[in-house]
Amino acid sequence: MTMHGMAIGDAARAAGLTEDTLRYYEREGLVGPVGRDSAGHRRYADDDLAWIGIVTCLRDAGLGIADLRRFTELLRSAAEPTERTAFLLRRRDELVARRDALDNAITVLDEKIDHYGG
Amino acid sequence: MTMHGMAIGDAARAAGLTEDTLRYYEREGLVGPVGRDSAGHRRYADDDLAWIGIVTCLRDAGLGIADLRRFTELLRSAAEPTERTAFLLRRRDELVARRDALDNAITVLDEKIDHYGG
DNA sequence: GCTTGACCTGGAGCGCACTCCAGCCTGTTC
DNA sequence: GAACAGGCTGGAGTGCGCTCCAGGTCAAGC
Repeated sequence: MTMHGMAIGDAARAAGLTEDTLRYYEREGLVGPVGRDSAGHRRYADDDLAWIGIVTCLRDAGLGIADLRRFTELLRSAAEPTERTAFLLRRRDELVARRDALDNAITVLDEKIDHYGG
Repeated sequence: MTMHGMAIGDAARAAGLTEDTLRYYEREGLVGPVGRDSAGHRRYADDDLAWIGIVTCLRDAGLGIADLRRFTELLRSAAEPTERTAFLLRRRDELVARRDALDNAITVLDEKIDHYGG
């Protein structure tokens, strides 16, 4: 009989993270709490995996653990819509600023590559 | 009589870094070695400040200290042009990848903002 | 000549985001 | 029923990029 959801090893492979990172994210409140089977082992549902995908995407963009915990709380609870939107817009602004910094840096590298006959 | 170059305090203010960070960058070979006055105090020339600007720009984009040390070595020495160009192109690719990750994340945030009636 | 302020060095400490590990439990396989 | 794979917890350790500090030098102002 097939059990519901994925074991942590499979979830980690699917998400491109380690098992330790997945447990760490759960401890920190970025994910879950994830359901358990009769042996106390985690079982990741499709929803969990989808959410882990979002968290990973934002993490890759440089959002910190504390921001992601807040993000998770705000989207899970029926929090003040105003507060939620304000938070999301602030994070968005940060990411846009970071993208601008990246564009600057790429330009600098291009100049150097150019100058040295890349 | 005016001394050549800026003292570390002024350089730090000009660069938007702390004095400790400037000394750290020098220890790590990202900057300088910076000239000294008769008292052994650092004096930052215009060239130093311009270089610090480049380093800061790349640092803000997320390049690590080891990469920046290598960058500094390669641009200072008359290194293999091939090696130098290859290095610069690899870093460039990394930054472009990071920008793509940022674009993804911004899209995710936009969806959430949208969904919650931002 | 004494205080003040800016700077020096070498080295310890810190926050973040993992990462690893000991010691334990459980379900399966032979 | 012994061995093994895979998972569990709590807590310690790691690497990075600073950041802070003790203890000292030096020049200028009073």
